[in-house]
Amino acid sequence: MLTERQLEVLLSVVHEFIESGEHVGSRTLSKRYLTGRSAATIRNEMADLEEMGYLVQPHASAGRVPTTRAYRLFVDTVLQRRQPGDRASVAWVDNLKAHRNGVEGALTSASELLSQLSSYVGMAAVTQLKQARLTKIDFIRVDTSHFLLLVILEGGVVHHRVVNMPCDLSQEILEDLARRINTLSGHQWGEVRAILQNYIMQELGKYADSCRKALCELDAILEGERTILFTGALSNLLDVPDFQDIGRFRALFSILEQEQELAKLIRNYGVSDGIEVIIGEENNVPELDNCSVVLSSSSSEGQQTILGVIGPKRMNYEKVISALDRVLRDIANISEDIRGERHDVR
Amino acid sequence: MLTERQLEVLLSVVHEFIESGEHVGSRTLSKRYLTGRSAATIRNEMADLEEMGYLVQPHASAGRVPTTRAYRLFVDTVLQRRQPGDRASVAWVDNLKAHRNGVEGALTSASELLSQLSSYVGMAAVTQLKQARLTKIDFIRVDTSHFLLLVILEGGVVHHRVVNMPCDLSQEILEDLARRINTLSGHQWGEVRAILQNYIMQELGKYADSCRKALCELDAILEGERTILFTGALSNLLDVPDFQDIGRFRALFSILEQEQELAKLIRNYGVSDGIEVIIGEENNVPELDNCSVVLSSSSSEGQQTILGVIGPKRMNYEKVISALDRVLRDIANISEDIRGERHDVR
DNA sequence: ATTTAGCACTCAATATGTTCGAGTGCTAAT
DNA sequence: ATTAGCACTCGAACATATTGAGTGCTAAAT
Repeated sequence: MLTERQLEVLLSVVHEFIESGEHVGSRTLSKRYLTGRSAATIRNEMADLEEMGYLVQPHASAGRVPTTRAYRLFVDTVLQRRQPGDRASVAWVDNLKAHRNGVEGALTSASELLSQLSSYVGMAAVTQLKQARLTKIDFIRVDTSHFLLLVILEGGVVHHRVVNMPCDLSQEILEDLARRINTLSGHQWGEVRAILQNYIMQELGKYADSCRKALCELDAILEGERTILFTGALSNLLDVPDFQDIGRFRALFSILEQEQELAKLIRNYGVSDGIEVIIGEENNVPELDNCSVVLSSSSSEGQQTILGVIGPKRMNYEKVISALDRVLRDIANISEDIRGERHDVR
Repeated sequence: MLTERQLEVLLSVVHEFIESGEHVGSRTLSKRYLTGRSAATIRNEMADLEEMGYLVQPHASAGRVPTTRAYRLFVDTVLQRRQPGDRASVAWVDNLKAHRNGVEGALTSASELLSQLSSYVGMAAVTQLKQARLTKIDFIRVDTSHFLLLVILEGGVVHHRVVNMPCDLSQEILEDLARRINTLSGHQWGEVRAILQNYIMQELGKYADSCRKALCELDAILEGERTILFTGALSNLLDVPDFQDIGRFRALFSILEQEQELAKLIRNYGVSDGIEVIIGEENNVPELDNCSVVLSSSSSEGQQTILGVIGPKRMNYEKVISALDRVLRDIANISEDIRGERHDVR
């Protein structure tokens, strides 16, 4: 559909626009990209590309600016050209569990590293799926009417919550309960729950009500599609020219501040295995029209994990993609790091 | 030192400037505040106030703007006029422990409420002092060479960290260790630590090294003046006219993003009992010259807790102070709420 | 001895006009 | 098919009024 040369012109426009942020004119292209052809020739090509919906003019006597469609083509080209060797192993999520600071620690540093390498905003999320395996549950009395509910999942993810306990269960009963549950360590929450419910019905007659309440809280922790998000270095955004305009900055910021919105966005896309790029309006969140999101996800039994970068639509896609590749590779190598670490006593 | 009328003029300037953000001229004051006096009279007073360092002119033919000194006077006046009944009970920190979501939950909602009421940024912090009392410690194996260190302090504050464990301690030893420590529940960390060290030396000969390492991690968690900070609703700042200028916003934002800086600032001031206001340069952090901080702190045995609001120097001090008063009062009433809650089964 | 009206003066903010140059589309020559 | 040339467009940048809110000072009024 596009001739060889049209493609070349188009990619050049995108490239130049990403670098300079200014609309690109035919002369610039003729001098810097397609040195063989004159400005007039390129002008004709650009007019055609505009007709096809790849370019637009901000005003009549201005150069061209790429549309989302153009970015799409550009990004797909970049993704195709990517070294196959760069492709990280598919299920990197399992490796995370081996990280010295647990899944949470690993994701925090991953998001920080992503921010640093990309100079935009790195993010990392874990979605706790229903099949998460239990490591340990504990109930700890805080005062006469409250206790702390503590759940540790495989991989070292810790959830805790204080719950109100209307009736007085003795500490012994709590301990007994915890002990029973913990014999089921390593099983999925679904199984544990069933057994637990049985036990409550049969043996805890008069405490059944309060136990059921606690069970609900547990469900809330585990069944809820609870997504933990880490976003790093928001201040990076203040250096991005596109966000010097306070209005645009606010739009992005308001989304980043309410995790739920972000989580919703991410959840829709975290399906495929490689690297996925969502450009501008493609994300269906009006506030993020000027933004692009680069994502990579992986899932294993209990959890789905997502790493990504969010930045302006006019972002340096090559840089971001290679940053993500790099982090994925690092994660793939974690198990080796750990082996090395044993010799390194601090 | 100031005549009655000078004071009136000065407070009017501050009031008007806080409202409008524009430099205030004599005519405005004559019409809106001191209707009895003419503009010329007020002009003379203002000239005097400028000489005394309470007002400045941004440029020769402009109205006056209050200096930090003027704000100080204004704020002190507001604080004095405050209803004595508004003054919350001094040691509200103890009440926090009774909150249904534990200290952390309480502080999160407090900071959110503060943000909402003040329309600036609310914050809440706990400083873990060395005398914190222990509720429970646990060690949980994550994989062959790592375990999760879990510390629960009085009041339901939970700390956890994954540590690398070079040698293989059996789960039994870990459990035994935890059991021993937990008999000391309710004691201060200092005491626990001493006993623990003794035990390690005497009974755990061959594992001493790895245990000592774990002990260090525990120290890091507990001894470090670890301050947990919660800041709410940063996006509020984007509505504040003073921060429409991206430079000013960035200055504040960079501080808020690195908790340590903020913690340092807070720590210096969290001594007195009532409400304290730090205006502009008084905070000694150059980035925050355009900002003011309103703080209230309370401490009890193990922890010091601080609530506050940070916003522009030109903030609505009355509003912020009453917001803080309101939240303090709410906290004072928590124990009653809890009593009420028992009837409310969800 | 205050207070106030009046006047000349200052200066940021706003509006208005001018120039400049990068960029386009079109046409005619290559 | 390509390109040089030309007229035209329009934003950005700069220069130049215009406006108005505000001051300080002085002299008259209270």
